[in-house]
Amino acid sequence: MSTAERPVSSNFIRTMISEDLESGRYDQVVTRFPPEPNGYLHIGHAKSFSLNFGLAEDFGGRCHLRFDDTNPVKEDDEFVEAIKADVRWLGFDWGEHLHFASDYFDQLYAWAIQLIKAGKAYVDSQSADEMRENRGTLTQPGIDSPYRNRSVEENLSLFEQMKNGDFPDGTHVLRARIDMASPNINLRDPAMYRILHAHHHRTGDTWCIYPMYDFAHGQGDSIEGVTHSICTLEFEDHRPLYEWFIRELGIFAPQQIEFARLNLSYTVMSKRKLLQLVNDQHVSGWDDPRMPTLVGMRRRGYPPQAIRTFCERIGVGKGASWIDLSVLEDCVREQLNETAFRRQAVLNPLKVTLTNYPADKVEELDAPNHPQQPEQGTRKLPFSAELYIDRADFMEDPPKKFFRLGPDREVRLRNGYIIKCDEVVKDEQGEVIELKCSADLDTLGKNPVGRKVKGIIHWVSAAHAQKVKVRLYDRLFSEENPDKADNYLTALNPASLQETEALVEPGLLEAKSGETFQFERVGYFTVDSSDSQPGQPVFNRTVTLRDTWAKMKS
RNA sequence: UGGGGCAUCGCCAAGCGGUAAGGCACCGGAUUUUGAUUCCGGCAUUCCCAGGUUCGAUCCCUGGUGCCCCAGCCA
Repeated sequence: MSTAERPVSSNFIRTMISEDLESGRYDQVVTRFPPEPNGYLHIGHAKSFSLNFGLAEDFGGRCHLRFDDTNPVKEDDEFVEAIKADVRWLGFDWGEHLHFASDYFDQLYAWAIQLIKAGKAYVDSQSADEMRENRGTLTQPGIDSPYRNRSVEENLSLFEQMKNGDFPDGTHVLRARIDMASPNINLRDPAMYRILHAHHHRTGDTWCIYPMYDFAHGQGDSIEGVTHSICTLEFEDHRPLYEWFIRELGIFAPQQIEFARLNLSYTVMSKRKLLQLVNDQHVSGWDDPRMPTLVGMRRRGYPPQAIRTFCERIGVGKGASWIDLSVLEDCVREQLNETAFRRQAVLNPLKVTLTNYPADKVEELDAPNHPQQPEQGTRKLPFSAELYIDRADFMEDPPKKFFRLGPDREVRLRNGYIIKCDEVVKDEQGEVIELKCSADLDTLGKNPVGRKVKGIIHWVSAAHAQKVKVRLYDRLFSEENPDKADNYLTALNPASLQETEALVEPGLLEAKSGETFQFERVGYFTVDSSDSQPGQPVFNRTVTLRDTWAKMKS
């Protein structure tokens, strides 16, 4: 897609970048997406990396993928690979620029020494508790550490001992020597390095001290020549620190820009909570189709283009925004409407017998794969005297605006004949179990003269229909903002997954994993990638169709 | 009565002193063998509030109000 055909709505980041280019502050645009490999990516991350890769593309620059792997106890290679796959799935390419903060550990260590020598960093030997107590509060300044004025030589040798593994975890920390009375808490001598005798997924046991985010992120950006370091709002308070390190080190200065993270209704986005949903088995895993993770959405059948459309549509700003889940679902429908082949499937079957159609006759009706795209061809639909329709398409005592089937009413069978309901058969409990209908055999592919039949319903031939497993997914939470509840788990939607069966047209048995179809008048369904067997597809409902009739009723 | 941010239609979001873009939602109407899709039309005399500057303010100034973030040896 070229910039010309994409309607690019302006935003404050674009404006800042343009100004930086015009002023000559930077002569190119380099951005980066910097996840920590400690979990799976979710839709919020997609907003971030769509922004970063999109900006780079629009300005003719590049976007790096950098893993901020500075905390070995939480990170794993499994996540590195999963994150790469997710970014690629959305169609973005970092080219040669796959980087890791851990690639810079040597450089970072050298820079730490440089700051010690300049009297800008010191080894503190207070406990974590003492440090917290002496940091002060939001309204009171902190107190200098008793170790704050150690000599450069002592700091140097202590720091080297830290690096050599002479101390256990938590005994010492390297701190930037800034200002314990700063109104910005991030500037009250922030930690630069901590002792962590932990195995790192890439550097192994080479290190037992690891840089903090604040001492690694900006420098990583600088090393890579990142011009615009785009992050979320909570890092706004870190920007002065980001700039302090860059300035003291005298290295290339990127511009940090913050934007508001995505909030989606009826879902939670925090990694901790998503992890708990998985661990406590409220969902089947990170890729459960109800999860807001990209792996979950992929399995749910959300097309990557829909997620990109969503990210563009919601825009980017600095005000905390809440996007309704329906916006995402509309992007999914929009995309799937274009690409999904149409099929017929009945979820709640009600038997229909055509009394004037030969009992042993079978017709092969032609049905388009996509009515708006005739070039997509047709498939054959077996038709016979015994059919199933959906129970919701029949009402014994229909209200005014109902134009489906009822006693003595006519309805069009999708891709087939017009039928009329002559008799309603009930069981002892009075429940409708069968409809006896007559077909107007002169209505295949044409409308009858003199009367209009407005209702159209879908169906399957009883003798030919195949039974498949179907999973109907709904929003994971029933509260708009689950975090508002005392415990977000109480907001879980008990009906978020409904497992059932459907009767589908025979061709659907050969559907391949990952393929998505529109079950006409029902919704979009995708073949589950994990639980389907050859010839035995399991269908996940990706999203329902818009239903103005349902809306009218309520 | 610490610091940093944000306030424009139901939800997002342009706008950068010259008289309120756009998208989604919504409401009409048309087409339709999916009550889907598509297509037309409608949808902020007003920009959190109150003052001020100006010929002119959503944009500048002053003072309020509301909301978000920060006290990890997490990122």
